[in-house]
Amino acid sequence: MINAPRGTRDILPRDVVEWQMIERKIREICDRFGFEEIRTPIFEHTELFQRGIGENTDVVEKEMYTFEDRGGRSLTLRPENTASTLRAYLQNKLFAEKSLNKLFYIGSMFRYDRPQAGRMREFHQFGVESIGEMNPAVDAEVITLAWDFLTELGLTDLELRLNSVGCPKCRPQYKEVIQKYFRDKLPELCHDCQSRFDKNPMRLLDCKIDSDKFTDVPIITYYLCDECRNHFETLQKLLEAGGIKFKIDPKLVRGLDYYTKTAFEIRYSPLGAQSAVAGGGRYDGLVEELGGDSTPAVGFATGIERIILALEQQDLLLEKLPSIDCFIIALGDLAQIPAFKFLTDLRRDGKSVAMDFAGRSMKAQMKQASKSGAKFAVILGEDEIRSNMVTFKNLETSDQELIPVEKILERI
RNA sequence: GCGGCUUUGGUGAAGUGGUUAACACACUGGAUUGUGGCUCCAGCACGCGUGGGUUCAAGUCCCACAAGUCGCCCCA
Repeated sequence: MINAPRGTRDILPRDVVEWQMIERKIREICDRFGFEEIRTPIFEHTELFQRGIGENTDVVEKEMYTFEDRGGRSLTLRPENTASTLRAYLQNKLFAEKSLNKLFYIGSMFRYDRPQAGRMREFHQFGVESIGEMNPAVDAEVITLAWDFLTELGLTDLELRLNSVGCPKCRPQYKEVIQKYFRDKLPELCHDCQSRFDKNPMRLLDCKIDSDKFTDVPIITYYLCDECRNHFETLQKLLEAGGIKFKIDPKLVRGLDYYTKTAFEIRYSPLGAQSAVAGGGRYDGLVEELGGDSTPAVGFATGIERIILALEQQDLLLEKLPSIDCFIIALGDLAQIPAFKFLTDLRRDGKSVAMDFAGRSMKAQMKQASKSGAKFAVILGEDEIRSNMVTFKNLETSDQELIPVEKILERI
């Protein structure tokens, strides 16, 4: 027996309705918001992610599925889709067609992590990238899309957390402030925090172990440059105008290097450790980092598995409804071929028709017809064949009558 | 990558180291041979995550591995 690799999962017919429902909602809301779908390769040159996500992030350092292909290239299964989307944007010169490109994607991502509910090695994200505009209205549009998407699926008890992580102009000063604050407290910090102190001091803020010990940590909001501060304040006004409630969280620091200014996260806390259902922000330096002209951009991604967990918890998932118009019951060997002909003809006429191929008893086939949800049964046995008629039965009322074969279609 | 817990059929599960692994649901077949429900009857784990070990005897004890799950980490 070979099982699916650890951290992967089959999406079975009984579950697939949920996925289809979510995908339908994604396409519908993206259409309303003016976002267009883009599909990028599942794997890319490893370098794309190293440069895009950041060399010393956890994702790049220890979570990537990297392999060498037969031509000696180092390739990586995409751990997220922002870098790929921007790569495609640059490679295909989408910037030449319009100044603002609004793109969305749905697909598998891969990270080598220890699996848990809501954290798979192959997982699915829906995400959005809005490339080419620095106006905070674009941030607000993207956040609103994320929020409306989740709430229109029916989810409640969501929490939007918002922060600004500054930009290359103001962040260095803030980092110094942080380092100054923590320098003499270094011995009290956890191992991770000590190693992050030099590399990425802002990450000290959202450390779960240490964050409660220090309540007077200097807050980035006070150290933002004028541009970042204005951007942040305008964004808040825009979200308020759109009726979206948020909570400012100065400790929200995202783990991917590319974020600037806006950072946000939507949480559904009953999911425990995997409560982040959506996350994103602005990354004004990333296009340039990937070799393009300096271009501002904002985006987010949501984890579809986590959304499904949340929907399950709130009992919002649909039952799979059978949609069978008619069930054909063939009795005896003689009936098999004409029955198959009816089956095929009716299907070609656009009807959803089923029949049993196991040669079972009438009783068994009736049971099957009943369970299938079909409204009508067409019974074809030796008597019917002799008279070139079929027994047409309404499974809801149990009425049945003998009708000529050519009348079947008009009765269904 | 670290720590805790869990692992019996399609499903939910019972099972003080000792005869043929309970029960329920689901599924399949049947109840005078062409009709759905109910009821009744029958069938349905050669094996208890995998591999070792202890023992006269292991689903029950020990070890290792695997998978799942919770927390950490990370993130969506």
